[in-house]
Amino acid sequence: MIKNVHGNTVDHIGEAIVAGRYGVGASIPPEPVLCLELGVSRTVVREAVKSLIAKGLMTTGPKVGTRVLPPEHWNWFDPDVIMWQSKAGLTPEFLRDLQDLRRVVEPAAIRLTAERATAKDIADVEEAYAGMKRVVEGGGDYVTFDLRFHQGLLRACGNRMLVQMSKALGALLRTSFEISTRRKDGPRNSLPLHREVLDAVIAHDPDRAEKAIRVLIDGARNDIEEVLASRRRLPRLNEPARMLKMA
Amino acid sequence: MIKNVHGNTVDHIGEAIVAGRYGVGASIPPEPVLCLELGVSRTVVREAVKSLIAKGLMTTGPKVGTRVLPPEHWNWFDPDVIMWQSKAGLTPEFLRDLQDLRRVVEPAAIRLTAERATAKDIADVEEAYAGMKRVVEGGGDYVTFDLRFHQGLLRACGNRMLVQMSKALGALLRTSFEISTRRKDGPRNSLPLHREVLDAVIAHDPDRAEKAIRVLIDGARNDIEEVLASRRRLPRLNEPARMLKMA
DNA sequence: AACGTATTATCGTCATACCATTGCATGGCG
DNA sequence: CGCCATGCAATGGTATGACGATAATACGTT
Repeated sequence: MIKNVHGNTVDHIGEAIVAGRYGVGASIPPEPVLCLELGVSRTVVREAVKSLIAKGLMTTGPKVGTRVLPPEHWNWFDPDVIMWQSKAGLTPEFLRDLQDLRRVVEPAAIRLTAERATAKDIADVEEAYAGMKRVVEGGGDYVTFDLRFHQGLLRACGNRMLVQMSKALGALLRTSFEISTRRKDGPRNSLPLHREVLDAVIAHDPDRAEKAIRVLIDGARNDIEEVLASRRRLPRLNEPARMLKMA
Repeated sequence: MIKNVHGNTVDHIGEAIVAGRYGVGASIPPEPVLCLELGVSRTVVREAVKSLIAKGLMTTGPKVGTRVLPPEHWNWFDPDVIMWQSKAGLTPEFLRDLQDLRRVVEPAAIRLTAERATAKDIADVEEAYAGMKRVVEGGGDYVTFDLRFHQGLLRACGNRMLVQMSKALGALLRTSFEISTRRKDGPRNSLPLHREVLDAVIAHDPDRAEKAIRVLIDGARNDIEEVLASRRRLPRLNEPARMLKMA
């Protein structure tokens, strides 16, 4: 997990903030103290703080110190912020927000995709579907292909903003898929539902595509709510670093 | 327009990138050159670049230089990025993306708002409505209150992600409102439509609220498309600095 | 011609010094 | 007694110079 000093420092402080270790509105230790704690120079600490400011996590000022901003100021679509939140623990509110977002974004995006998808877009999704099918029959990592399927469709909608959301949704989708996959024959049952979505897109039929994807989303929502009801807090993602690749 | 050296530097480089002055994938001048051009120290340039990296605009590496990333990597929900794009010129694609986003987000958000809005949320929006009404009768800046009305409703939906989008939508809403307002009696005619939205929210009636806001959105869309059809490129926003306040 | 090595441009990190801003305390004045 | 102004001090902001690390490029060898 060694990369560069800057990245490590940003991650360290960012995780601490998102995990709430400092509390909202509180000041984090002054620069010299952070230098000591992290064993890096002031330059690195300052550049790391600048990065976090750019993501909306904090503000600074002479004498006032470096303060943590309330969560509504975070840049919640930043992949790093999402990753830190995932590492800190997927709280029920966070999952609820992401789920709302998914229900808003995916049906709308799939309509655009059905209208605008190019041959290459479809080929990518088709490949992901083939992977899912292969895994169901022969075994392997279903979730990876499931993710690729959905994100491929989102990316094909041709709208920068919606594409960006697909990155943020990655955290939810992965969690959601991992939960759904635990159910016996979950993958095998969901396969035809995915096929229907893809066929509707190929047929350039927005209404049909939207209807098909709602079936998938509602199923996933039920699975998640079931789990949320049974335990107070979801575990950390086992491999948060993957989220970077999903972007 | 004087603030601090860091902020000015970030804005300067950020604007240049979003305006496409360097071209995608191209390297921007090395740090020493930028220091000369901007008349600041290397420290400032580096911290500015770190901020831009945090917003997804660029990457750096030894010998490889500081390169501009393609627009799909930008953090399009970052208020700064939106502001720079607005200053650089609201291209048709950008407006189209924002419009798609609005049509996706606002109806969905208004449903959540109708379910969850608190007394304070409603009071805020009510105040904005009163301002709109006052302006229609007595004169003043209609757009400001219109913006406050819509953003108040978006903020009340209680979803962090959707709230964040309301900030991004600010650019579109302002442009949209400024266009609509040019029409004779535009404000006077839209007033009852706004009233209907607010009443539906107060009545906690999601269906009615969604229907009401779609009327508003469709009207705005027609206005914008009319303008887009008549000229190739919208002018810069006259006062982009306002966008910060909207957050 | 292909490969390995040396060169070098450029960012990454560190250290130090000084400037600028602002919260806070102290003291004077009404 | 309370309020306002002035000065102090803490903290981030900026500048400068040096050296390390990395990777693209050029060169020389096989």
